[in-house]
Amino acid sequence: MSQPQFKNWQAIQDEVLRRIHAREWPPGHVIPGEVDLAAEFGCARATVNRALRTLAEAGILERRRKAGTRVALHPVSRATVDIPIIRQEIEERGSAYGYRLVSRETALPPARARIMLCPDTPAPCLHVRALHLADDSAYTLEDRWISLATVPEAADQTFDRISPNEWLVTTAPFTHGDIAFGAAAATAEEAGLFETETGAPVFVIDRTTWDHARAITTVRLVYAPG
Amino acid sequence: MSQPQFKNWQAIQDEVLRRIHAREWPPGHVIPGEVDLAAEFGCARATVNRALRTLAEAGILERRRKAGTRVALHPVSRATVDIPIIRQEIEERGSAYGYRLVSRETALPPARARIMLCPDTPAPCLHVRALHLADDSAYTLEDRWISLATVPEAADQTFDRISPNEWLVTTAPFTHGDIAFGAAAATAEEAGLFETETGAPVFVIDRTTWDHARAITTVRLVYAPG
DNA sequence: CGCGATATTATGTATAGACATAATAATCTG
DNA sequence: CAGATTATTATGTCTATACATAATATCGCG
Repeated sequence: MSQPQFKNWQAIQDEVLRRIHAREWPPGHVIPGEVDLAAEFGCARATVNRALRTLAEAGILERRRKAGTRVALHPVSRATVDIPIIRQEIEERGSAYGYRLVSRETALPPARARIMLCPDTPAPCLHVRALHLADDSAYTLEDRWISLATVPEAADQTFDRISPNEWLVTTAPFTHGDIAFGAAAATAEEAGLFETETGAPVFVIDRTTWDHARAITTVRLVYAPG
Repeated sequence: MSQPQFKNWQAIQDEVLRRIHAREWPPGHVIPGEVDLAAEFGCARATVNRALRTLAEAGILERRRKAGTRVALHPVSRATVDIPIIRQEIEERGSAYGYRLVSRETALPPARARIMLCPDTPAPCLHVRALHLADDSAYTLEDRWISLATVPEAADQTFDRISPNEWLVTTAPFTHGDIAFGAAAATAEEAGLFETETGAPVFVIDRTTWDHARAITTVRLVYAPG
């Protein structure tokens, strides 16, 4: 039973995946411990650990100390999405990047932004709206609220040349974020910017980022059709 | 120079992140090698390796053999999105799940699906359209093309009780996938199903999955507004 | 000088052994 | 028997060493 000598952790991962797909280890099944698998595969426990840990990070396995490792009940596929800064996103499409500040003001955020940025007590935040252009036509409208409590330096930025998107990634690094996608109908103003009709479907990204427990910014990106 | 004795790999990761954020190591900068850092931090090289490897997987660092490790030029934020099966997605919202098959036929796929499934020679594929219901109201329309060359068992499935989404995840595991989000205007048929108006903005997910080099399926999920 | 062979080097990974940690199982106690 | 305490156990991690691998740098030769 312990022949083919799996040598590297990827080979072990493949073998584990094979057993899961072959229903030798059905969903919810508790698989043998690392020491047993190491003995069976003829390798060190650290190698098995690496294979199983990677599978757990991918959502295929669920691991708990003492309880052991089991095949995940609900096969969620975990996709990683790269979110570049918008300028880079446009340039990688082979288009010329342009930028235009639409508005900039300090104000109390509306309910939706306030819940994200300052859930306890309302605090003035910086509200910036800016347009990102690809080949001189509107690509994305960035509608952003920045917490001045977390990023007071933002108050000194005019954002007339550099977008808040780009300024923040190089100034206020975040530890974790939250993202949601959706569709919406273009407002009259958005329709004007995007040269389409009011009510046209636009793709929307809502994103909020934190530095540890302190909210940095919440942004809504409205993409032109296409 | 080697004081506080960083003991675990997360502490080392935090210290590396601190230096990056403090601009001690600006973007593009080649940071010291693992052996040097291990000596400075007073730990084993494997511990430094774990810290740096994890940061590289997160897109913060770029590593190449012999060339060394450098801080990534373009700070892309890499978000992981969990994609559960639709039934689970609805049940986790606290709604009752329902399912209805709309249509099922074998046909030559249209251009967009053909490019994904059989780019070389046109081959008949299974075309299934099904509706996922949350509390008896339409939630998602699943419009799927399945490659019969890769998954011939699909031809025997009626899909009148179980959705292709659910059948495939338990039958045809995939090695990698491709996903894109967008917005579209509801067609007349979709508007009827979703009880909205034609042209209303709907959220759309296009997803294709492969088993190694063989395409399994390509699907368009159209979500009801909300 | 150009180009191919070789040496160097930083990361990638494997190993055996050890201790840490968390969560369950077993035991003790009132 | 319920609740608190202790023992057990599987995973999590660190260490030190060794070898593998890939990519660059260097050298030698025509």
